[in-house]
Amino acid sequence: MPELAKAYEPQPVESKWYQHWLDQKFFVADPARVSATRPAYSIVIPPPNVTGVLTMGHVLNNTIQDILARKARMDGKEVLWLPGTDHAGIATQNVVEKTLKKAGEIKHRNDLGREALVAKIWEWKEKYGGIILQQLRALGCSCDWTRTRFTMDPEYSRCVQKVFVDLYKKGLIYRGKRMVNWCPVSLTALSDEEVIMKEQRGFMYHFKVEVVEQPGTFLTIATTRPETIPADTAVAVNPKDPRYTHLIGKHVYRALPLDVPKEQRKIPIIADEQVDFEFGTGVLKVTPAHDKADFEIGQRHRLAVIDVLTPDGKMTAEAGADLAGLDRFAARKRAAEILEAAGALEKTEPYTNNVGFSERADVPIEPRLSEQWFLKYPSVEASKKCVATGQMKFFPERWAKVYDHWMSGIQDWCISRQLWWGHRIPVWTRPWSGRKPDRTMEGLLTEALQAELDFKQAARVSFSRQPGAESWVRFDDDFKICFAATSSPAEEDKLAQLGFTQDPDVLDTWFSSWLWPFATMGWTGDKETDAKNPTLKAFYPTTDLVTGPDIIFFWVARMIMAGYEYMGDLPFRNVYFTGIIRDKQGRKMSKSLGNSPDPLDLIAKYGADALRFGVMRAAPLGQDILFDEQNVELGRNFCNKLWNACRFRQMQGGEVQGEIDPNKLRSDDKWILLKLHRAIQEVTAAFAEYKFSDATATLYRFFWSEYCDWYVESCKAVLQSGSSGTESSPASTSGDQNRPPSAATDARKANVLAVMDFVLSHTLRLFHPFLPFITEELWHGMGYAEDMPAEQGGRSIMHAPWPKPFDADFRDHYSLDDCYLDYVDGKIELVTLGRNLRREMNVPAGRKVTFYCRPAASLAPAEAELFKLLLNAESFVIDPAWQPGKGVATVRGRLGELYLPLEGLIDVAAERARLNRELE
RNA sequence: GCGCGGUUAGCUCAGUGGUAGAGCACUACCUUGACACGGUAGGGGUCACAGGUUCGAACCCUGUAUCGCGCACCA
Repeated sequence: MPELAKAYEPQPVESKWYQHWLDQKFFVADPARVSATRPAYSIVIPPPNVTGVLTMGHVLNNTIQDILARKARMDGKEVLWLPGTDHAGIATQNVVEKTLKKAGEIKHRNDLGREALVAKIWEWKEKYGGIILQQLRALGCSCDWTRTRFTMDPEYSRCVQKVFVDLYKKGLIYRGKRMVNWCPVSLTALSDEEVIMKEQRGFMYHFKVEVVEQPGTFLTIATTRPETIPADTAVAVNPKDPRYTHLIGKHVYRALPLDVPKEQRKIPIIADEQVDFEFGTGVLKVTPAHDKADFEIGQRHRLAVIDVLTPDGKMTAEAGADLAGLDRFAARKRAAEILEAAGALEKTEPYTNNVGFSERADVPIEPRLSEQWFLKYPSVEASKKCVATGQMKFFPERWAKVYDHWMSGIQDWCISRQLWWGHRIPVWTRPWSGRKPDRTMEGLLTEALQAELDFKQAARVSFSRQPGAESWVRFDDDFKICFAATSSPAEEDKLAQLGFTQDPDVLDTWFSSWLWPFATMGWTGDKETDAKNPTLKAFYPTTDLVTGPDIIFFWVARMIMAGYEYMGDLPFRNVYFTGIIRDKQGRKMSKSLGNSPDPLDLIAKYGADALRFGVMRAAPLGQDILFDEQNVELGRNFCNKLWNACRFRQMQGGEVQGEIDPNKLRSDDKWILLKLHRAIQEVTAAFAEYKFSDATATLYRFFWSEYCDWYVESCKAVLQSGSSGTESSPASTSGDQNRPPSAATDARKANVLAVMDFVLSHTLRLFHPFLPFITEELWHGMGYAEDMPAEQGGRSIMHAPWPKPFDADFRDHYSLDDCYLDYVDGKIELVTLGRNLRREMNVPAGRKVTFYCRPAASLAPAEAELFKLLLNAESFVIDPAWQPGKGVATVRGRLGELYLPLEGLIDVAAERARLNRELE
């Protein structure tokens, strides 16, 4: 066994063991090994964005997953931790477009065109898309890399298409002209979840309009968006508002644009319950084209829709010559100026309101009427129920309420995106004659496919209701367009030949990630095939999901629904929501703020174990984490402590993992075994509740305060007593104890070493999920691996059994009675009191002194040696009859009174003066 | 507006009915044969506020303040 270095150096150790684990295929999950005695444990990684690099958030998230996976392996489970990446539609396309623009390769994506740009993104993905997974290896993550998936893998894309076609068939996916959230920068529709409300300081503009039927009568309207006035098609008041009831049904002249004749600007005054008469002036301008609520009012009153904004947020010609071409924000100012010049602007006051921003592009979104694909969510009830009833558990539990609330008010999901990078919508369209097709399958097919396909193939393409059908045909309301949805590449070709063209849009990136728990396991959608899939059979549903609460709607809720819809079962049993990592000032860590340390730098500086430990120690369940590099330093220091404690044991030599002789156990030995027992109980309980910071705190306390600070020190009294054993002056130790013969001393030492090995080998295992590298190194370095059966995974600590609390037989055998806890605590107290006494009396630390002790009945005389050592005393006399004379400092503990004669130790006069001063 | 979370030592946080805890920072001493990435001792808290329940409250209840987050069509 090579001797351990004085300080722990993580870098060579970490790379060595990670490679070893990979070589040994320790991370590879084998469904064939799953059995009644070897249950499955599975977890799918929240796939990071391919453009991503490792952030502190990833460190937190993936460390937790690794801890869970490693603990499960030690519990004897067959573990699958499935890794992969997400194509992340908008984000990735943005990044690559920007990169290309920066490099001067393009000015606009149209310069390349769709195919070429997508090819570029693929190139980029191949080159950089794996970086983040590589970085997870540095963190020690024990993912089954042989199963790495990407949301745009061919098989995965097939899953996405199949699900789309299936939902289309079920009538849950439909196309419609609706108000959507439009991003004027990314030029795409967004889902409601991709819109972030932000408080914005702006102005409330009050302007007046003249009532047509009553010249000279004006209505004042308050708005934050005067630039949309040209798109107003009505003015609305509350029918119960007495101020305005008499005007309902009359008209006003719209204030803008001025270059349109007044008569053409006549719009009705309508009554609508939705108008809040407490707000503003109680008069609402109705702009159906540019406001979601107004659109609904417009629908109710059959108002015209005038669109005055281009997709990129500029004013159209319809906004009038004054505004046309202006950006929407410039137009806002300009519109106010025009109103003012016309004498219509009554006042402008500062106003703060909430504005929806595009999550990615960080600009205000525009409500915009457009044709999009929508999904009516499937399996909503089952998904709600499984959380409400506790079948699926959320940690912390409070997120269940948030989930339930969202599920209760769930809105259809806009799933189409006007982007190029992603899964293209598998719907093909072709103009249709306008004639309603025959009800019969045959009639439809004949026309649809123009005899290019024979009947059998055609049957599959269209109305076929037999299982395995991969396509579905529909028509728009007036039969002008025929839609064919297909997930079959062969049929795509045929459709193309028949003059069908594919929908240009791609799917929301979450429309692929919501299938992650089963699509990554080789799901095909074919019941028979899937029933035979060993991976799905063994590992679905997964056990735990670890993710941030910020994607509870984006991802978690949707995965639950997809799980029920396509697997008939929940996708995971437990969901652990991490906190958000913030910096010291409490700000969210972000690239733009530059306040996020690079985890790889931290790993290089302190080691991956230190980073893991530091983060876990600072991350209580359910709270945000204020991260500070000091946490990692603490982790590093702890690793070093662990290292040196093992080194101390190693330096004592002797047989490794010897038998513990129950008859030779000292109180301190029993004490540390009891403390270990308690630590195992606490850590195991903490794991059951996912309280990892509690687990680390317990282990930290146990190892540092209990094992190192007391137990190891107590052992020195045995280990340093003379086996080389010649001189020594028993005279100084009191009582009946004679120095035992050398053979007995050696036996006592061996027993202490055996206890140390026992405790250390348990400790290393308890720490392994948190500190995988150093524990593996020490496991082998200390020789503990050699006690493992060879067939157990190459004797890695990864497969060492997770410690269990000691059973009653074990405790009986070693007489581990709780009274030893009290007894040793009494000794600790006495030592502390003694040291305190020295300090208070200003006895120099190096000065050898003599302590006298009048013991309580329970204090064993043999303890004198221990006290002597720990109090750095020349001698420690235990004497029940000792009477203190003058000049003796006294202190009382549970196990007796302690006396320190000061004669000759200190300057009595000076000390008396000091004490008098303190008394005053 | 509704909902959720926080408010405990200088800082970051544990602590769900029984004598206030940890890490860091601070003070003093110590380079003693595991470790200065260390050891020993120490200072430091009306547990946001106000009521209530209880023999007893940081903890349970009610309300207030304050910070943060989420949801919501208030122009």
